[in-house]
Amino acid sequence: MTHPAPPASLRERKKVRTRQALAETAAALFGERGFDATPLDDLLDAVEVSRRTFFRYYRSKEDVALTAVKELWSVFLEVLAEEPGTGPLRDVFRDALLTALARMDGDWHPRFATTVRLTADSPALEGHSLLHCAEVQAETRRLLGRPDDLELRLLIEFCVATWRSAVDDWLPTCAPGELPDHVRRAFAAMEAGLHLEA
Amino acid sequence: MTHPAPPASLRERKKVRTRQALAETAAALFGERGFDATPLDDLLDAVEVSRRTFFRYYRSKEDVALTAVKELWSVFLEVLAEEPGTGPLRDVFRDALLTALARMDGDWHPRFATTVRLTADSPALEGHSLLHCAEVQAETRRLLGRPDDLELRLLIEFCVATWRSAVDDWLPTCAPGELPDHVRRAFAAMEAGLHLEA
DNA sequence: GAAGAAAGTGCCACTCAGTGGCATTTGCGT
DNA sequence: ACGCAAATGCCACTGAGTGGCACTTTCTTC
Repeated sequence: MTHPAPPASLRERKKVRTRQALAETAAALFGERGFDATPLDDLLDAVEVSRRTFFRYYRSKEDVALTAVKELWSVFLEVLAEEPGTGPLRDVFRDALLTALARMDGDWHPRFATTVRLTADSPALEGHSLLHCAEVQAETRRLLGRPDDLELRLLIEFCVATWRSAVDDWLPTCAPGELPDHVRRAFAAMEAGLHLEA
Repeated sequence: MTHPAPPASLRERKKVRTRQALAETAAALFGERGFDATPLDDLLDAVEVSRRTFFRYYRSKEDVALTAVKELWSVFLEVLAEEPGTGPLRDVFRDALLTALARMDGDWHPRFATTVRLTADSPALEGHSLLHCAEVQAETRRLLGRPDDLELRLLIEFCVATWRSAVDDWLPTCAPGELPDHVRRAFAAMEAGLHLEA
């Protein structure tokens, strides 16, 4: 089971519904009016949840806005954990990324596109996004059992940077099916990039 | 002249002094009590500057805390601009970094060490630091005249990531003269990192 | 060197994110 | 049905950052 079975408990189901409602409404509201221009209270009113409750679900305003991104990386770590993979590690990471991408359901894609656009013009979001990438990198190193290996650390940094570059190239169009191509192109350019001459 | 000559105007001199006082006192205060645990007002009281004035000098509390880091990157961009360099670009970047490092005066080193330590245990600072790296990267691409070249973008991402890894390795000791060695080691490990096998 | 322009500063009141405490409700098990 | 624990809501608070306006300091010009 990739996703945990829907929990029987009513209490749990309500929690999940609230979480989703917050994330989805956040994407919609922020997408319309912009992240910085939308006070958190507007989101709380829309979802009819008190300030205090919100902060029991999400750590910050940025946190809820980045839900789609965090979902992707979470799946990425799952994929990496379940199939160790062999051969060049950067191919392993690229493929894990592509697999994770393929696993996201149709509902996810527009939310992700919205999030990426938001991130592009809100430094606060960009900062939190970079911070989250750093956490994922640390988690990946731990997963591979060599958290202190310099070369491994560099490789992971490179791969995440490559991913971000791919997303950046994809950003202007945000065409639904084209992200994997951008990812493949970017990863294919790593070697040449590293050996660029002035 | 690498640094602009001391401005004749009294007005300008006072501004510079206030800026420095804020940066230095910030490093001292934050270094003692921690970044998150030190309210901005404590800094303002210490320097005897009003809240309003502070925000005319620095954009945020994080901004003033990261002064030492920003100084380094600023010198890095200067170095890069004045000597285009030839050969493998990653060597050019590494050497520009080392040159910038060598140009910093003795006063800078302890402030930088403090800043790095602060950054390591304050997510807010880490986020702003990563954000600043991203700005420097964009500026570097612009400087080289190819802001949209994917391979160049990747190379710059890789180099900055490598720098950050080097600083991270240096962090536990923070031994004054050892940073350049860590930088050289990290850059030397790029190739092997990219070709790691699972 | 005095007068006025311009830049810099301080104070006050405001918005908004995030937190702690405590009472209240709501779903859960017996 | 009852009691327990979890979840929620409400209130008041801190702390960062901003806008407006009055006041002081420096620069300029005559």
